[in-house]
Amino acid sequence: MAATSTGAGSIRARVRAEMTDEIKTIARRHLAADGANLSLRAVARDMGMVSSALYRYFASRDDLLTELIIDGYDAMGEVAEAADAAVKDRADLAGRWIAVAVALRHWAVAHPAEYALLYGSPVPGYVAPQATVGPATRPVLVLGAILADAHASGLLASETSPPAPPLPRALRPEVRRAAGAVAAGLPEQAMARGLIAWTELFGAISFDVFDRLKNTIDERSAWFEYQTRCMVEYLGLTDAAPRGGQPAHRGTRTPRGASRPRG
Amino acid sequence: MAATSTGAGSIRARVRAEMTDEIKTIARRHLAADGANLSLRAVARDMGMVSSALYRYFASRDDLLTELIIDGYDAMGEVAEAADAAVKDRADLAGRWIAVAVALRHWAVAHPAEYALLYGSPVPGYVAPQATVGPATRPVLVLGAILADAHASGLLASETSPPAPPLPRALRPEVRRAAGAVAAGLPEQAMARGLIAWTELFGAISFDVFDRLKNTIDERSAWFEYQTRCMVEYLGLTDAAPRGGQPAHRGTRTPRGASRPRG
DNA sequence: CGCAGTCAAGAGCACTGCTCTCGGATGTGT
DNA sequence: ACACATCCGAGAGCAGTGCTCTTGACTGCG
Repeated sequence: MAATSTGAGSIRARVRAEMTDEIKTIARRHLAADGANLSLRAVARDMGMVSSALYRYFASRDDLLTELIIDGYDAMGEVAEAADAAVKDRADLAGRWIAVAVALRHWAVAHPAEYALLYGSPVPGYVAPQATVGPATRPVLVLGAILADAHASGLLASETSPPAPPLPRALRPEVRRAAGAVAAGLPEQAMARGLIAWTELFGAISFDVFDRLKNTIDERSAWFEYQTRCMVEYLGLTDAAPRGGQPAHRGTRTPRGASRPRG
Repeated sequence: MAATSTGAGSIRARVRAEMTDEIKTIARRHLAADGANLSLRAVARDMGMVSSALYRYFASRDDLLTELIIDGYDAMGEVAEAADAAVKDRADLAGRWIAVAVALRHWAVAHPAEYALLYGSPVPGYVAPQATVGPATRPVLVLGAILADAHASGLLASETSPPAPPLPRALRPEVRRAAGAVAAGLPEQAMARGLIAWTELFGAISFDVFDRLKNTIDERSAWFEYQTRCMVEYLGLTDAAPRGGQPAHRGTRTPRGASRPRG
């Protein structure tokens, strides 16, 4: 915009972008190693620079964190989308939900510090800027789309099972609005169940990543998948499995490919 | 212990205990104000002391944190136990579970920083010492007792509803062991459901405390109670209350008065 | 070629956890 | 009542942090 040097493809702009990326990469490495408290000086040392030089690229430590957070949400969103897309039978809603859940957990345990940044306790002075809310919704949208597809098939638990406790009147508008944002046309009751499953999902991932199941459950992966299957059944997605006589907890037969690493 | 000065009831010991308490109180205040990163120097300033003097009372910052964590678990445990005990109709299992859940959430939103310390992302360099595991189980035990009582009444969902997905063989010993520690005699299937409800509960509290529902659900209390009611139904605790024409989700008021309140 | 714009370095401020030493106060045993 | 052992607070100091500001060098573009 300055019309002089910093043209879009200018050399300076290119090396600057490379520097920015390298800083973020090293910062991620430090994040993974030392946990949440990221030291700018340490990052600078690793880059062979002096700490003040970093401020040419990031206005503050919080700015760096913000970019890392956005990248994290995007990574999770991408992982979720890829896992969903990898399920060939689009009508296998249980398989899709499980694949997404497993992929999200997989990413989380592989990047615990970044996950903590996204879904753990908020860092003290930091307030998430508006720029983070968009990426933050990406993983949710994937799950919402599955629910929407399930609803389109008319197979959700809320529509086939005995009704859950009725939604208090005060909640109905908000839940309806949430449904509109995430899964258009989804009835309130189904959206409520979806929110509960979403809560359970991230509760489970957090318990896993933060090691809250120590001395209780060691078979983490198996437990997580079982848990997810239970919630899938709670949502009623298993009824959607087209083939086979019995509905119920049929979701177990999800092809192993569901959890395969994204291509 | 040296047999000379520090007798159990000595004056020095008393004032020392008072100082320790005051330090912890001020530390809690700072924790609530500034978030997770607790500054020893700031605490010392507030006490009109110099930072090094604090080291007479706590070997390190982590030591202080440990004590705060233990206190926190104890506080939550106490809150949970009190909430459970306050339900006069011991047979109203749904009411008891809901009361405990609501009390836990209430404490959590009233002490967000302490809750984050207990259930949020682990603080970087800190590893929880063994002394914390005992208190940490207190809240869980309260919920486990409710499940055990429900099982004694033979009213759990796993025993009355169609079966959930079968527990993989690899998980069964661990789940059985967990059941033994928390709710003696509870069958595996019921324990699995309990673990899921527990996961959902703390997922919900964390979402609430960490403000992850911003712009989605504003009626936090109503949403939390609804959510809890759904999980109570999932557990099958509502079956303990004979549902008349009036809604079953009224859990707090259960007509069937039976067993004696325990001491 | 010269200038504008960019960048890294360095010094410095205020802050942190923590260590160590040095006096003064205090309670206890003789 | 005196002396000793203990405890406690203050202060200085070390190594580290985020961040600011100034200075000097480099460099791509007109």
